[in-house]
Amino acid sequence: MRERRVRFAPSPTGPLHMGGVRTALYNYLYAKQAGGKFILRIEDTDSHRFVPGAEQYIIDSLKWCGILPDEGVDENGKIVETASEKHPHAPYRQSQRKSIYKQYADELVEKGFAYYAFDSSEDLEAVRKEYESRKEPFIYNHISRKSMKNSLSLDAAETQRLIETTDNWVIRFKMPENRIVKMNDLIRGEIEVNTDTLDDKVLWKKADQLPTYHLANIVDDHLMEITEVIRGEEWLPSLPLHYLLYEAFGWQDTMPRFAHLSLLLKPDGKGKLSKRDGDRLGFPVFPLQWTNSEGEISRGYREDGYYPEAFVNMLALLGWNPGTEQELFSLEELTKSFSLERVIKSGARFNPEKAKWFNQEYLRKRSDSELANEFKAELVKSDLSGKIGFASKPKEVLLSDTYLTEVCKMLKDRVSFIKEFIPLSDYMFVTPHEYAQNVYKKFWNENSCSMLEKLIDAISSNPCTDAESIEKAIKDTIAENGWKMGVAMNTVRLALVGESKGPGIAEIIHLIGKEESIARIRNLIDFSKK
RNA sequence: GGUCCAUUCGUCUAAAGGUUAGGACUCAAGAUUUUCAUUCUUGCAAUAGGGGUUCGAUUCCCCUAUGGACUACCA
Repeated sequence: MRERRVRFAPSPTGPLHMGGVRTALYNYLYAKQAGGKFILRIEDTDSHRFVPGAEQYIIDSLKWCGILPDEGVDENGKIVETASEKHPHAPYRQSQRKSIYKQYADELVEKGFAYYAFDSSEDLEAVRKEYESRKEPFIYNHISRKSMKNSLSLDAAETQRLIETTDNWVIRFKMPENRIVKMNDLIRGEIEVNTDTLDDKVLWKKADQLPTYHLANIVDDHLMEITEVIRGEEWLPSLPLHYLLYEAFGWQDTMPRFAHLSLLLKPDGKGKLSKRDGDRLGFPVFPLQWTNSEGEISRGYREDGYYPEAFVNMLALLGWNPGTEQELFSLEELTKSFSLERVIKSGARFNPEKAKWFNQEYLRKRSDSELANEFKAELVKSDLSGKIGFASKPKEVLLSDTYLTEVCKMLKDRVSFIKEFIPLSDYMFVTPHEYAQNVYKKFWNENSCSMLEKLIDAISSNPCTDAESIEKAIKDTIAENGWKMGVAMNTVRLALVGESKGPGIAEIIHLIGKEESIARIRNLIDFSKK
């Protein structure tokens, strides 16, 4: 039994999409479950599409999610370039493996599985146009290759001359004629394709001395001893080619098993989830915030306030489920429960609402003091920061662990994200000076002033050491005077909060303190007299 | 156009031939409450259509429809 080795092999052409993170996650879970290795390999054979920063973005994103590669990335978060015991297959960046691919392409030519093609891109374009005008699809295959410019249609001397004197040629795979390729996919089962529908894919390009994806991918998977290839559904159509390449090299015995994951779909409408959907519907499609070369910012789950555990949990359940009703999983639990057999075949439509729900669940799992710490970090960088503090409690007191923990304890059931604490708790840090008009109109009447005066008396004669006794004092006063509970309470609430929201009145008074509470009630009385 | 893949409540999904087709998110109603929330209870809501196979199909097969991917000297 070989050691289980899987890889995540993204192309550094931009920020890693959440669908890509899911692919990486499934690879990771699959490897870890069997105590195998999860490898990161950068597939940058297309220099034209290279985007600076994208590689680091991929590494940082995986790190944030806790999906750490065993191989390919060093402890400093850099792609490994030289071989060592831990990273025996370095370099892990295909552009730096350039020199190893040519011999494999040559080998295929020698064995008759590939050939040289000299058609210029203009030639190819012209042929495609011609076919298109006849409404026929152009496939570079056993039929059309005879009329194209290649080592199969040209004589040996001319072929040799062109190889030596030109440098725009390529090596193409010689797709066999009329053969049924039988394949197996770990998620989808048996798949059959006739080779007549496939074309002679380019494997290697003289112009930039680099292989294309197909060759580099197969060679590297072989060299890196990959046992399972878990990748996106977009690769399913090239699976026959990949099978045939393993066969041509004679590597069938160690050919990895394949699993193709379905795509993540738009929350609404048709098609796969794209960056634009996030902008349009207001949710992130990337794990981390990304700024492109034009300075456009794409939001990230991290910056939007998601916990990585929630993000990972949500992603894991988008296309996989354990067969039980459990929905909340830590990364360790996922590692134990995950199985490719239970991965869903059909595309999963992404639901931003459910993503929020996951975050809420994780937020509630945190202790009040953990939340307090996270809340403090948000609070000090918010607009509120400069205004925090009131007469009886200066800023230091309000930002103390004790005070913030109390605030979080009172409010944690009302939020899905830490940043939501701020608009919900502003009155706990700043004295309100504006009052919601509709609330004022609804509850204020000619008796309000005297009512509030009596309540001030009740509060000031109470020690205010616990919320229960404050509550009792207020309710007793209300009962003694025969006021309506709702009116009295809401009027006090208006004074303390400025609007109609928040936890119990007594809890608020206990938190902000007797002095501040009385001051706020006086403020409202003064306000009514203006 | 061609090839391949897919199709259960609005969404994520369970039921690997026999269930009143289950759960979660969303939404709605009710209860609790001084407010806003929370919480609890209840409700709405699905096997794409048509043929087979079978005593019996959500489940197996075929056709159609729909959706998706691919069809580059991109990955």
